Amino acid sequence: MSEKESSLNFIEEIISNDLESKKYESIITRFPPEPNGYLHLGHASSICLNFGLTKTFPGSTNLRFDDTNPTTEETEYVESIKKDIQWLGFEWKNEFYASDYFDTLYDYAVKLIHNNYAYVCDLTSDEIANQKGNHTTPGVNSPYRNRSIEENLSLFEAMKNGKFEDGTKTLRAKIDMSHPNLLMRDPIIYRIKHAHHHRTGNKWCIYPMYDFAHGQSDSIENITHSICTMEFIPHRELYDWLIEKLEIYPSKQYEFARRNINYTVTSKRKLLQLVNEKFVEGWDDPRMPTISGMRRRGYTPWSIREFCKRIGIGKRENMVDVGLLEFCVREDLNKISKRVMAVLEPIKLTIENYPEGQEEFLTTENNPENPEEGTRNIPFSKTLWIEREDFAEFPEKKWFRLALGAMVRLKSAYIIECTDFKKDNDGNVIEVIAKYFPDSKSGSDTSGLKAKGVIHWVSAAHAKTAQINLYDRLFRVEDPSQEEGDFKDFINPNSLTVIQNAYIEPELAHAKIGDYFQFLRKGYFVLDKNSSIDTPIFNLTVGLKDNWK
RNA sequence: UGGUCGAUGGUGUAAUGGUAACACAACGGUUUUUGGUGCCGUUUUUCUAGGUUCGAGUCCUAGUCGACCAACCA
Repeated sequence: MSEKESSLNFIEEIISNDLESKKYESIITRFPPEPNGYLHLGHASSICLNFGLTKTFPGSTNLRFDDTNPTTEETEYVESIKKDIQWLGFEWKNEFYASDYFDTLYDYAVKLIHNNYAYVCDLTSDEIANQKGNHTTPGVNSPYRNRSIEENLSLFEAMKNGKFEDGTKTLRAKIDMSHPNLLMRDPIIYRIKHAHHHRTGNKWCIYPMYDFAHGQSDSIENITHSICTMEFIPHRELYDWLIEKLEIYPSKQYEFARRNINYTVTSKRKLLQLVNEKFVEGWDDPRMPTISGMRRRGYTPWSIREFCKRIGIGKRENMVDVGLLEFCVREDLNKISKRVMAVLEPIKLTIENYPEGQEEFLTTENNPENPEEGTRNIPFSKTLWIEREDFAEFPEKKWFRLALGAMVRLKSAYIIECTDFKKDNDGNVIEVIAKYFPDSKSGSDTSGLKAKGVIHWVSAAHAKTAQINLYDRLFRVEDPSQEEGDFKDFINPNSLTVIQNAYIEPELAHAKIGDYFQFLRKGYFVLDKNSSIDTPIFNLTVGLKDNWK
């Protein structure tokens, strides 16, 4: 409720005014994806906006698939879109399809023809383009523009009945070929496509264009506020014109700026290329900015909603820092993730004064941010794995970790002091030797010793192995589509680093998909769907902030 | 080189003619058995030029810069 104090974005402002002035008693919005790709971060903004609006204000939101182009649309996409919206935490009032309205839309077209607002045109695609004119010169009328209403009616019906080949005829709105808005120069509203549609099958061989489907679908559903991105601004004039001539419910279109996020691309066309050309594993590759990719990467629904909330809604060009997204997911994961220990790049640590063959179980907290999550016991023994980078042969100043003669605490265990280390013939450190202080045990420390650093570890005899996928940004430049040449030339070659033999504490053998973990001092990780019983695979969601390096 | 929409710290968003603010980032301090988290603090803002007004980020005019618009895509 304190949310109400925060200021409204410009769309909420409009709605708030519409409600106050009693223009509407409640509102209806819609999220209108085309099922020709997976949902991405850009869609998340639109989803949060459209569904969020009807949480803030009285009303409801429909899910409507804009499926008017049978050649690019598939049910696989429909299913993924529904799953992603639900996973994000939203519920639609009705599930609709533009294709549900094909009969109505056909009748609308007939009505337009009846009233002399549309005609069948025999011009080819090229000819129409040539006669359209451009920004500075007006277009010229099609020679078919003055066909009689009767002829148009029978021709349009013949189009519907499959009497013509693809591309040989179109239905065009009769507006004004010298209109300053190019979209108003007799736009095509129906085209012939002998193609199988994912829902209507082979019933139709003519399909309405976007401009003759979207606004009409809005109207049919009594959408009060039809929200889209700014590239549709020029369409609004046509949107209003068609609704007026058709004399149907006057839905209104409002536009906001699409969000751009640095070091990635959010364009279905480009994402499809990455998938088809195998630059990534698929639509749900954890490097993809798709909802499914982010889910697999370990992002939480809350973090994505929070991100959308924080970047807000605007009308200007923008480039949002991906760092904010990472902040949002850390904020959530810090609260909910279970702390565990895993050693990614191991080096052996031998505790010389710990009895050979002895083991003990030490208590450690599951989540210091939430004591209610309790504790668990972890095995400890003479030989441990620790992180290679936690030992320095030549420590820099302010080095808190292990080095010859230095003391550190093994997390939830004992304080140790490094007494020696071994190298192989190539000069690589292969083992660290330390002594431990038995009275420094975590929770009952009477040693009086102080260790500046704390490091994580796993007991060698008890550890399991795992594969770790370390992810980095997909592109090496902030705005790949702004660069000269192919955006794919700017893919980060190190966007994925695979570690085959990491050591994880035994607890992690029970990890399930959907569990969120913090690998202590490293980052947040989730189990990947390609894991097997023998080799669990963990994906890095995002690293912990690191003030050291 | 026509039309449309925009321009507030490094980034995103507020301020609805009346003290330019919030968040992220950056930097410093503090706490800490995660160099994490938390807490405290610091740096950095109204595109330009005119005008209206007691008062302009906000209104007006002109300019500059940016985005979008000539698919039988959505």
